[in-house]
Amino acid sequence: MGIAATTAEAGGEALSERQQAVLDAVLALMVEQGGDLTVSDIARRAACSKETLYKWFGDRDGILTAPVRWQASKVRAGHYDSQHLDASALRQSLESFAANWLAVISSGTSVALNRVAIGQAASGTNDLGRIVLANGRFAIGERLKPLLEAGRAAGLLAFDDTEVAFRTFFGLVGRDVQIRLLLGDRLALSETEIAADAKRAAGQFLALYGNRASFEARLRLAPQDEGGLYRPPSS
Amino acid sequence: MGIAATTAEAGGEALSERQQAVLDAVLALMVEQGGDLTVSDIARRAACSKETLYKWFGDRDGILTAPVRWQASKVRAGHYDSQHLDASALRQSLESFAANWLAVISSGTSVALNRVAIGQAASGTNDLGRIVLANGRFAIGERLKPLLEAGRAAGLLAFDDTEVAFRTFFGLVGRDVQIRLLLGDRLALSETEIAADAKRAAGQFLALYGNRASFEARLRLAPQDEGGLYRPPSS
DNA sequence: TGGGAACCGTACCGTACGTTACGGTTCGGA
DNA sequence: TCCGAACCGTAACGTACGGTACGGTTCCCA
Repeated sequence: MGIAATTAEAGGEALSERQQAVLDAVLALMVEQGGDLTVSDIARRAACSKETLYKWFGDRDGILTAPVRWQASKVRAGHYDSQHLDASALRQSLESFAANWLAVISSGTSVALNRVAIGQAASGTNDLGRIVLANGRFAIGERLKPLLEAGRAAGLLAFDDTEVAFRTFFGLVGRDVQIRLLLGDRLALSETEIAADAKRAAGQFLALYGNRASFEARLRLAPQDEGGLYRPPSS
Repeated sequence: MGIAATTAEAGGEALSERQQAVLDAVLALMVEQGGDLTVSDIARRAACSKETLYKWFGDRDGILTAPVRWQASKVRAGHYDSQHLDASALRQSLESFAANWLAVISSGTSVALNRVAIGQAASGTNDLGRIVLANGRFAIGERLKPLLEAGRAAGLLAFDDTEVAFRTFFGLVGRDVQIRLLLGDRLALSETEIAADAKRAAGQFLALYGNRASFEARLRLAPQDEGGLYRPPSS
């Protein structure tokens, strides 16, 4: 930090092709080796000189934080359209959100980036923590809330506080996944597991916030494949 | 790690009074200054010599991990008795679990300890990650599951997989609290906020896993103070 | 009162690593 | 063809910090 960088990441303008390749190398190194990177390691891996690294990113902190900022800038995804929203489309969108989010937080790059940000948050001066939060937790919140409110407007959901509803959804989706991965627990989420988890989370969310009519319909159906819904004791 | 420590933390025997005081100092330093501690810092703060620190804990890694192990060893709490379990007692126990867990993860020491463990998990050799997980996430799981199963045995809860049910509870309680704190978000949870969150989480969990009779009773009541339950549109 | 163990505070050593400097190469434009 | 900018690889510098050594003080016990 400190001294302003010369070229990149200062105003947040576009990075050159080469610079992006370097950041990719840094990221790959973070993923496979952890946070204790030496600048020489990075230079060797990226096949560029240390002088260039310092010229581009200022100092070691800049070199390590650049990939975080860069990845964060790529998170932006398309908003979901809230037209023609019926119960099925709502459920589908919720599942899609959940699956997407699970895929993100369980990816190696996300884990590595969050570790770097947490390490930096520990060392007094924050920045990365705010950036990661803004582009993770809060970004998905701002993207999901319109869907929730559209669902409410369509009479499919019922809640007072959108923030509370979103945080519940967040908890139902993420559960213990992120903290376990951050702490080094092996936890390989396959494509199908993510899909199943997303389905369960969406179902539980709808059970909590769906309107009574649709919920009672689901009660009568008593589906077997979604956790958390009551079914009559089989005994 | 590496070379076995001489006195403390080797077999996990009791630490002397003085040693505990030193670990308290390390912990306090972690909380207020973050993870980038020098051994000299610690020695100055703990008012002891570096020589003693190395003698007791082996090397820098031992010095930093000792307080984590020590705190972890203190987490053990009494099991909840599952006798005389009715709906009210179950709800009370769930709320108690939730409030306790929220208080733990939002405490400064927990945040600092988790940051240290995450930083160490990033640097190849794990250990702390496993310890923190074993004494946090998994310990509470093992303590809560008997309660859940007792509730099921009493006909108050319905679920197939205890693990799935627990993870749902975990998600409903923690939501985004831990990751936000780890990333440096200011998020002061007051006593009353924790109590309210615990109540909401327990209510949502019971709405998902409670049996139909009690759930329908709560539907008719349409309580105002618990998030996530449907109430008829006031319009 | 003497002796030894434990420990504090400080000084010291060696090294790893952040940062800078420099010679050599590539490449695009006049 | 020449020039300069950008960059690579390597070497050099300075320092911070992990780890050790040592003299001085306290305290326990014979």
